[in-house]
Amino acid sequence: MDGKARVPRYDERMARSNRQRTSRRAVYETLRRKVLTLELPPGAALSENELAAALGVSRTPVRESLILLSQEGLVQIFPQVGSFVSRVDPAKVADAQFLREAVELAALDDLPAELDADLVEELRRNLAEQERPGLGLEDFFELDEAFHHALLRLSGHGSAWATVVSAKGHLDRARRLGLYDTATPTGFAAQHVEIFEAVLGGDAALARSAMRTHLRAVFDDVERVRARSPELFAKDTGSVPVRRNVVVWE
Amino acid sequence: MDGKARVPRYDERMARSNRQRTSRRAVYETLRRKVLTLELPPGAALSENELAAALGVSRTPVRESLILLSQEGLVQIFPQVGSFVSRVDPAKVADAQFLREAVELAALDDLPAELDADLVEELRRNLAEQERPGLGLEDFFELDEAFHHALLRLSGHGSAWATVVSAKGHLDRARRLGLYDTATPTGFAAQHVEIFEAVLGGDAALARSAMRTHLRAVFDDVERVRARSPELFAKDTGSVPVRRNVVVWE
DNA sequence: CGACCAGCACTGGTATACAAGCACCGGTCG
DNA sequence: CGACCGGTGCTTGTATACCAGTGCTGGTCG
Repeated sequence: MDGKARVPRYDERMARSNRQRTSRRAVYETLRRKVLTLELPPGAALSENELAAALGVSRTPVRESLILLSQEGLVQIFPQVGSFVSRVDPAKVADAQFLREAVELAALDDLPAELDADLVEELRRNLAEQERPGLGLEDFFELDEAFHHALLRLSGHGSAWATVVSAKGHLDRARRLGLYDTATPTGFAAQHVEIFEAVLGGDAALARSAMRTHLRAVFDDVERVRARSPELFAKDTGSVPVRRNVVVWE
Repeated sequence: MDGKARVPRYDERMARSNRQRTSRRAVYETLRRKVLTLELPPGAALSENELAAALGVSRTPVRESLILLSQEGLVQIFPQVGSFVSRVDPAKVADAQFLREAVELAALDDLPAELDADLVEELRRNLAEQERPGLGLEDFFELDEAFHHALLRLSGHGSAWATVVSAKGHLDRARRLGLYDTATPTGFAAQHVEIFEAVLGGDAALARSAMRTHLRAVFDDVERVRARSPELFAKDTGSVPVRRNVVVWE
């Protein structure tokens, strides 16, 4: 049990197996999507057993996914009690807003003199897509994500996006509420164009200003929604908890 | 199985059970500490079975802890192959540096006109501790963490610290290498004082400048260490992987 | 001697079984 | 009628068993 033991080597070629299609990953992505799209509304009870049965797997991958979501703050786990989709906590939303603003503005300061042509082209196509008539809300969100991510890559900080994504879960849910409410993402698309053109023109100050305005507009939207639908937000006014959230697995 | 089913309610009083002392949490904290202190060096093989036996628990909490550490980027899991302590990836170190700088500088812009007296006092005591003679390196790191965290709280963004902490794992390990190398954290303590006094004086620009200098100094230290001990860093110069790292569980 | 190849030991992924604990329900007692 | 109090069914936490896949090892064959 000593001499012949296989000692795994830390080899770089292992990096190939990055995209593992394990069932944990599938469950995690499914649950995360359902939480962010509000298909699993804030406050909903998540039973490991129910989820496992519904998804056709055992408790293990479900449980591990919940733990990951819990670390992201999208789910809260109370031992021996239950797991729940987190309420939208205004404090956490504000934190996500702060963090996102800090990162995205700082990135604009690091823009290189010579912009990557491929990325610029990608951004251009993205913006064109955003103004396509009849664009669905989910599509817009996808484009919005890609736009901000590409902007970060433009300054060489693309991998910082992952951290932003993880932190802005609460913000995303709140934004989604806001956009479902207003149903007018066209204003945001225009702001995207404004930012992009400032970046292209090399006007860092203008880009910063436009970006800040854009991000703040999103945040203000959240505050407006909160005034209208306080039941989805965490308690800070002594609101009564929702008694039951019906979850339908299609 | 329907009418009498217990439906857990999302109740705020559940928040009391925040500090659960489950064995998963214990294992997670132990492993994280060992990774960050380099007691588990970058590249070390982590066998779920060995860890479980060594820590006196089953594979389950060990496995869940590794998954969490994996999401933080401190551990890499390769299915059917093995789990390893991540090498210090220069790109990730740079990302953490960028994110930290962005957040901490942005926080300085949000300092209120009237500083919280308790926090100021806490910072003052912290700085005094930092200059205590015979201070151990671990103690200094603890004080350093507390200092930066308190500064964030001073601007009302204390909870953003958690995100920074999670993201800067790689940076921490690299910093630790640097400080073990130089063994002169006194310079950093002086920079802390400089930042603090600028904050007290209400000179935001000076505070920003001092903070940037401070954080950059830390980062430069990392680069210096990397030139000296490349084997702990991820490949980018075709370095040969370490074959074996002996792990002693006291 | 070198290339090949089958077996083996170990890996993490998943499924399942058991344990500890909380919350609700309903009967009971004051 | 209200407060108490134990039973009961759920919850998550942990331990264990089994599985598919992978790299090493060592013998074999050209």
